[in-house]
Amino acid sequence: MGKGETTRQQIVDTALQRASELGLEGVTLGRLADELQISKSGLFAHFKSKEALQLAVLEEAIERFKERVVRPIVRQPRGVPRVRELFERWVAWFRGESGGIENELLGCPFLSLSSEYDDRPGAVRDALVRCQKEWIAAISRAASLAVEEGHFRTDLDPEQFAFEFKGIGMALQHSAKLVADPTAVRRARSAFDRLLADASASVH
Amino acid sequence: MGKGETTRQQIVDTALQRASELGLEGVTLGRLADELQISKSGLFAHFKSKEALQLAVLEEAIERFKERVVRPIVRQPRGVPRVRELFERWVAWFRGESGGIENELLGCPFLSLSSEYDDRPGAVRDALVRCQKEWIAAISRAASLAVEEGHFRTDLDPEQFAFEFKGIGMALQHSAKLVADPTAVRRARSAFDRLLADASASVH
DNA sequence: CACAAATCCGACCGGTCGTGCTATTATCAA
DNA sequence: TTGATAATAGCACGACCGGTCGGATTTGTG
Repeated sequence: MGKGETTRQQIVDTALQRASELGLEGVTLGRLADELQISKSGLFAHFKSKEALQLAVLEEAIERFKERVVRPIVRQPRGVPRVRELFERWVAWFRGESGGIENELLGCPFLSLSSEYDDRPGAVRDALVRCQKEWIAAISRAASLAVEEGHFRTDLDPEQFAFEFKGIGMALQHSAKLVADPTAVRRARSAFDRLLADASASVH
Repeated sequence: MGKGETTRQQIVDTALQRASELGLEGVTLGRLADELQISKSGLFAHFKSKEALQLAVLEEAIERFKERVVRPIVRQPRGVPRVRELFERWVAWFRGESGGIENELLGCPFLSLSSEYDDRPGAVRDALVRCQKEWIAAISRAASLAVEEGHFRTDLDPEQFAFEFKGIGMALQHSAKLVADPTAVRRARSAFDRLLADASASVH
């Protein structure tokens, strides 16, 4: 029962790549099949519908995201180091799977999908909303721990922190991908440092 | 020569509405014609191609944006008041043309288009990039004036300010439209206040 | 090797896409 | 009112869309 699973994985892999560029709706069964050098019907046989494929792609992206940016941060001590790690891993995530030798960013698929589905109801949107909520919850949690550790001021609102954290990443994607600003990553780090400084407990 | 121009304007108007929800690529000539109750070919006769229609829609959006958020700010005194006005008008712009009685946001079409075209080369993308550069330049300029007025610290980087300014708006769109967070606007204002406070010249 | 199950293919369906071409209707100056 | 012209409709096209189906091929297994 290995072959089918392998092909299915290849389909999802390639679809995820293309979806990062063209959006999930923009990925077409025919073109996807061509690229994989299999027939359209052969491809389709692995999914009950296009929406099922889209969901599979999204789940794959979620899994990779958790594996590459969310889960590893627990190796860092709670508080500022862990928050820093979360941010750095997020920035690294923008470079794509292979790390990306160039300093050009591929961007975060979830941010693209967020625009694509913010007005398009359906199962894909629901799954996306769910994972985005989890993501900001993860940021909040890290910030919350930083408060507990005494690194952040006690009156800090972790969700507000998460809001601004998210904004920096979105601005990064915008500057890097659309405007092609080479200083985007530096600007993002700089903004993050300011966010950290402002959140930090004042040292008397 | 009035009739044709009127129809053309209606087409662009409606197309802009739909494009805010479905993206520019998602707007289809057939559906657009149906909604306007004219024939597809009758609609098409007003534009040489679909791309020309897309460009016309984009130009229309740009014109409205300049009229509703960029140009009016000069009525405010230079410095912090003008920067504030720019932000508030931007937030108001998120509510759509008519002001939007509800506290739900319609979102900024340019942010949607930015994701849609950040990987799709062509004339539309070029025009979009141009206007987005102008937008961040406008923010930078306002910040720059605030430095000159002595409201902002002299070592402030106006482009860095614009970067973070932009990030707040993007986070706002994300929170409001996708996650449907009712506190999004409050969070955005709060983030903006923090940005302002940090940029302000220290009062001794 | 044999055979059943898993996998994949080619042909095809009804629709819709953007886009031309031609004919018809509406508009407006003379 | 007429006639030139602008505006719109009708229709057809090739391409591609998501999706179906029956049969061919490959695969793992005994």
